[in-house]
Amino acid sequence: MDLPADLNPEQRAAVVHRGGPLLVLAGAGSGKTRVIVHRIAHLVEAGAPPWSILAVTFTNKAAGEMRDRVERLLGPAARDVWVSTFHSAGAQILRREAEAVGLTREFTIYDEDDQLSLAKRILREANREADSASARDFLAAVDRAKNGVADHDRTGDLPELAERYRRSLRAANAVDFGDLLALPVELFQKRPDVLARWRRRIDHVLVDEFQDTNLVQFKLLELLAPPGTDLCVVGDDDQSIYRWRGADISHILGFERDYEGAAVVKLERNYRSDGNILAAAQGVIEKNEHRHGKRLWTERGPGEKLHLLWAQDERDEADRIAAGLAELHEGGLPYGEMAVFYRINAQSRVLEEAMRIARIPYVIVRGRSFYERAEIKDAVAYLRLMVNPRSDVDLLRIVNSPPRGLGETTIERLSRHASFANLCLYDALAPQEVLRIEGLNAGARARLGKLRVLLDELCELAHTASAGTAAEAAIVRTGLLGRWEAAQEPEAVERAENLRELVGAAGEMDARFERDRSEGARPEGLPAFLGPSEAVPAADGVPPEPGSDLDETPEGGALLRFLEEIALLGEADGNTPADRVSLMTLHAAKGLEFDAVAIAGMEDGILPHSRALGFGASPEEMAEERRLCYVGFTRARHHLMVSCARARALFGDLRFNAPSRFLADVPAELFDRPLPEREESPWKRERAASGVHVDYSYDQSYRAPRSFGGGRRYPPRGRRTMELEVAPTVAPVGATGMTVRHAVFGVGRVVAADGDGPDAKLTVRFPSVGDKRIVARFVTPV
DNA sequence: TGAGCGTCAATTAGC
DNA sequence: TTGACGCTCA
Repeated sequence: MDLPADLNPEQRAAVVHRGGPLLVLAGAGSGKTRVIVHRIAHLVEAGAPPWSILAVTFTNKAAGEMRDRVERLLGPAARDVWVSTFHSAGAQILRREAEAVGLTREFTIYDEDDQLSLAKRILREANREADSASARDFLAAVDRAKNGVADHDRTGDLPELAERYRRSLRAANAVDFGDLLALPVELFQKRPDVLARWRRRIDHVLVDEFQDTNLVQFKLLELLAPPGTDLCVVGDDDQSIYRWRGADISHILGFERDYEGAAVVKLERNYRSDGNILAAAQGVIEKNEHRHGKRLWTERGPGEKLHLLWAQDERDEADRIAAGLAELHEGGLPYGEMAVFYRINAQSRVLEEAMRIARIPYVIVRGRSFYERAEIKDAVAYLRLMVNPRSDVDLLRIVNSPPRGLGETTIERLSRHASFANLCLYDALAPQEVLRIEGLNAGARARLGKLRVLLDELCELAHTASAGTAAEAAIVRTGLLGRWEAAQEPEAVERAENLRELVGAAGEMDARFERDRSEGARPEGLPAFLGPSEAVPAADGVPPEPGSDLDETPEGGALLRFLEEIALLGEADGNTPADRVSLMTLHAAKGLEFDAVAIAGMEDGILPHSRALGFGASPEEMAEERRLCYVGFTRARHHLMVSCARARALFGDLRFNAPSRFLADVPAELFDRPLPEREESPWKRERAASGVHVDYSYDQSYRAPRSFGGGRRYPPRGRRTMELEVAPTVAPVGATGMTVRHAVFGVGRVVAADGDGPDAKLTVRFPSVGDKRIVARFVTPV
């Protein structure tokens, strides 16, 4: 039971606390994961059976990391700890309790696209607008309802439509992401006996990123770990940035109220950032009102000051950021240790261009992409049908993919017949049913019949074949692969390669499945697809033996698991071998850290986003923007660049944004230069001069939110010639004697020039650092 | 069926 | 400005 000597007193307290709910307020960089991992190990070493521990996170990445680290501490015993994402935990509960909620174990998990296409169909059948926007609105409302958020719906028939949506899902033996959590909660509430089984199994619950929990997740926790259970939640109210997708910061703020007698441990010692960076972050965050209140501290020195970049426009900004990063690289810092953050994705394009021009290797960090490709989704749709032929969304996806002469009208007739006869589409494809479909010609009938034969062959396979074989069949027998192999274009070649890669991935799953089976181990936490539901928790209060629920279902096990992994897992994460600068949104930055960080667009209207500034904006929105800024700052270990642009072209408008109000909350002495004055926009000046009343709530071209009447555009179109006012991005420097500014070294004088144009090598004399050889493009004339 | 064109909208994004 | 989407025409 020895704890590592280098745990600090608070970390230690969090690890060893027993006997009641525990809230760990873990500041950025305070060693949070370490605490969770050691707490788990400590529990096991103190005699808790590993399978009685549930640790929940939000992302697969976090879960994977936690699992690895627990395994490093505990060895093989760690395999029995149930480390899982919320959704994956929900899915596993549902697989076991499927019958109780009207599903079979083979249920399909619908992703956003699937949901969208189902929603469109529901709306269409109800003679409502069925475009994407309406479908999205509809789904959002359904989701809010699932989240227990009361909705004063304007349409009146939302409940009925929502019910139809729900019924369609069930008829398809499918659930959406929301169901993965909502259905277990519903089930547990209705069936205390079922809940009791699960409760008996789980004695210790740990939750990571608790500030991000939404209502359903909170309810699930309340059910599985009611007051009195050993519940440990870890999080940081200052890093709550997902309000907009349902996260409720009051869960972490009110934890001591909800769980009476909860102990609270604050982890405030930061092991990541230099002092100045922490001080800047502190200055920003302490302006927020409702917080537990932490003050990060470090034993490190102050380190560098924050580099403040004041650019002419967004391209200039990108160039200067690139220059700053290149400079750090010259100083020996690998590109892999650097990152550029931005508030909105639209900012990334310019940044990418600047990186390319400056020949800086970069990656855009975003979620999944492989499984979003059309050809992969097609193949996966076949695979899902093999396991669950009732999934209409999947059938509709592949009915004419690859093209087999089943056009819109035929599909329409088929669907109509199916819904009339109350059948799923697969059943409607049965020979006797096809005969009954009205209005079909003989050719169409034959083609439908052929599709059914194909599907039957495939389904047959699913029961006997490995995941690899099934995937192979799904791309070969269907003609998916052939369709792209036949073509020459590079795109077709790529698609074919992707399809083969999918087969490869399925093969890997087979290997893993076999390995787990032969070792008798639980595959990554609780076994997802093994055994009847009764086998999970013992019925009589005796803790189940580890492995007691390993009676396997031989057929389709690996394929089911493969499909679940595809549904719940993002891109195969983890491998970022290349030495590249990471470009990402501030949201994507949470949880990461870099030696050097640049944040682009530190302007009112960008960060904080204009939505948080406009009329109807709530103070909570502004508070969240502030937290987002805080998250960005606290990612940096040693170098932090923040930049704003005088003018910014965005969405076809040119805006003149004031420097972010958050910058004003950073003590001025932490910057390497004074904050720029807030400038009046030329339009405002011009219009005021011409006697037009000007009253903008803030100084930029402001577009009112749609719901507030019309979206009037300031300034009127035609004002774009303003762009001419902006200094050229790539400076025409070259002449010796010229005064120039460099992003890192400031202002200096060109003392020698080698060549000309943006690639010229200049020798610039800076008062601060002396002579530097610098490529001309990294410098602007003053 | 798919290429081409006009319209419209535009944070953030995990499972 | 980009991009997504729906509609039209060959």
